[in-house]
Amino acid sequence: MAKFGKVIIDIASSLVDKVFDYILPYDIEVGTRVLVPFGRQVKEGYLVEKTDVSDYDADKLKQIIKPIDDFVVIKKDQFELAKFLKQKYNIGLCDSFRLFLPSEMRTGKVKELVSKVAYISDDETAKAYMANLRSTATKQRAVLAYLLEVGEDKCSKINAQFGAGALKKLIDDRIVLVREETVLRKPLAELSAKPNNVVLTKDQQRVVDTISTKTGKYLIHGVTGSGKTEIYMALMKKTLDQGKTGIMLVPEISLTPQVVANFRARFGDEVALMHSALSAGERFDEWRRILLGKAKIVVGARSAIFSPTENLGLIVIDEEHDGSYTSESNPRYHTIEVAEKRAEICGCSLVLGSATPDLETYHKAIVGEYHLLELKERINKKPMPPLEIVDMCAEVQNGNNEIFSERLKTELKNTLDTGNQAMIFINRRGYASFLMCKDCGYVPKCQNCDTALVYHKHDNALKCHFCSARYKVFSECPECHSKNLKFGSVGTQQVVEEIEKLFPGTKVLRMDNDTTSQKNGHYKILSQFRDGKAQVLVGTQMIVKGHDFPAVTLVGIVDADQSLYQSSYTATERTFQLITQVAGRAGRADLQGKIILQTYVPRHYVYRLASGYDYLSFYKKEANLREMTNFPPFTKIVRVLFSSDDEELAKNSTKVYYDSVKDLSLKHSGQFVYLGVSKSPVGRIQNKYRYQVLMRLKLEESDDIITQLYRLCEENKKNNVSCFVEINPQSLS
DNA sequence: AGCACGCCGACT
DNA sequence: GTCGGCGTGCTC
Repeated sequence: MAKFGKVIIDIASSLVDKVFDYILPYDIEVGTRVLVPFGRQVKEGYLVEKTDVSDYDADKLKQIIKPIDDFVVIKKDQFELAKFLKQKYNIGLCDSFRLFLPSEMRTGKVKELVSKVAYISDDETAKAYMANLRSTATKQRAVLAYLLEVGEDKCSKINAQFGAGALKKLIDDRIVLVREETVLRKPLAELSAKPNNVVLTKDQQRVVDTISTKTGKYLIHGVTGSGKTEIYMALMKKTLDQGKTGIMLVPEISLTPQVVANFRARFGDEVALMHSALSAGERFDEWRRILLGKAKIVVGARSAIFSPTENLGLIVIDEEHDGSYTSESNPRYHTIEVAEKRAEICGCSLVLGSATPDLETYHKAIVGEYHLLELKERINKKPMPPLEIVDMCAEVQNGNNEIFSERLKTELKNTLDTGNQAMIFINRRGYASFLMCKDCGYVPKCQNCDTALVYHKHDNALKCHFCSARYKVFSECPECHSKNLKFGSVGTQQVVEEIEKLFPGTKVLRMDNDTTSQKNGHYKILSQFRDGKAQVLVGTQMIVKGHDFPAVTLVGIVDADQSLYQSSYTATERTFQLITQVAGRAGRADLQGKIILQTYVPRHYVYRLASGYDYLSFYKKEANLREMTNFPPFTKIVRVLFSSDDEELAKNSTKVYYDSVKDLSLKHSGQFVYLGVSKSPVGRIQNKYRYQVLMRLKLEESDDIITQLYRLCEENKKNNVSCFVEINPQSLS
């Protein structure tokens, strides 16, 4: 037996991000969480290695107190991945390890759910006991009779049925015994589609065959409705048949319950669900099922890439272009990057799928890093629904200042008259984006952040979407006291009202961040709509994800330009993706669908190409543009943000950092395409002042330079200033 | 991360 | 004279 154990202490600080040697009291498996004395305290840690020698002073060595769990939490391949995460995202090993555990394990609050089951000790004694019962003891008699009949049942159920007293007496008298059973909670149990043994089309079969012939990285580019889910399931089936496990990532489970339902139907209890909306207990139990090998397929959101699967055989990422695959909070990992590494470590295939692949991914496919597989036809052989572009400038010229164009109004009326359903997509939540004084141009701002407030009609308040602060609505301008206030651009609430005004009696559902905050909120709204409880669904981004609504024949995009105006290099790409995804919602079944897109720039190439569903041309045009202007995927953008409640401190730290990066750029001549320093576009959030250094790097030495940029951050570390590095940021706020 | 040690201001 | 501020440094 090895003498010493190397332990990573579970403290998130770079100062203690190293191994500490301990004496092993007895053999403990590598990868187990352990309790260790640390300084004058007791801390949790991870046993990462066992050795027979230690470089540390023998007389200063302490002993591991005990293992925390009776199972390994960090398996070998996960440890490899953790080391990769550490160097790629500049985080500590313990930060990486934390990604692999359900958070409730560290807080120690969640335990396995035990359910008490009552059963009869001995039928004969029970019968005798029953016979001797007083005639008034009807409840006890009923319980006994019931148990004699069914054998056993959950105590909670018996208590609910017969009242709590009877069972307790029987248990006290040892006539009925109780046994504890651990039950693993099963989330979304109600989601079960009928198992349908679909025969794959030739196209689908071709893709499945190609992927299963050779381990590698694949990109399936398939138009919406080309049946990608069936392909994933077929591939997973093959993986299971080989005795291996699989991870299936979807953008957000709550938005794609159908994928889950399909997997559940096909694979039953072998599927585990992993996403943030699970309750702590549910998540822990699912995690345990994966760890124990009881669940072999994990369906989940981005963090499911860290699942403790044994013998991983396949990773699938559906809708790979989706923004939710990049983590917005620390550690800011890119799920696809992580998946690529995990697939490499496990020697398994990685399959990405999308109707509108991320430009970066498609580029990788073009240069041969991924095998590209195309699905050009929809399952039902139907062409994509016609997409009509409405010029809103012309509408305004014709005197229509309303939200809906005449065209959209007419189509909406037709749809409602024929009893079909419509979806109206709008890219903003709240009633209207902001309140503005028509006379002096005053716009209310958040006191803690440099952002305009958003008006929410429902609770009649102005809200900051950056820090969630609420403010009272005013009826006169605080600056010039004018009562001439107006709302800025349109939000979901206003669209709903407009429809109700235009078509009285129409039932309209709204789906956005405000209406989906409770548990399963998405699911509730979507199923109401699906069940025909409303004719129109108005919503933001979240209505566009892979959902089948057979009765939807009209999709209206109210203000398509919204996403175009975001100051990000991906704005055009996002717009194209959005339109294509939204359009895919119309006419999925037998009914012919139609899309009306309203814009003020009808001649923009993104609309021309999106209306023809011409991804390839869009890719070529956009990729060309990015190459000419030195943007990703031909360069890497790095943004280093400093924030502090002391503005001068933030400003100075940024300046110091900028100067050292400047030195670095001289050493790597020609590698910096751009280097600049400025106040962040949103200069203050939650009273922290924000300054940033922005740069664009050529690809050749970018990995090396980024490592050095991280190093410079560590070196310049100061109190009261926080600093974080972001690669290819999606937004610069 | 915590918890100690250590060196300077306003109090019984 | 001492109690306590939080700056710096270490934890196998």
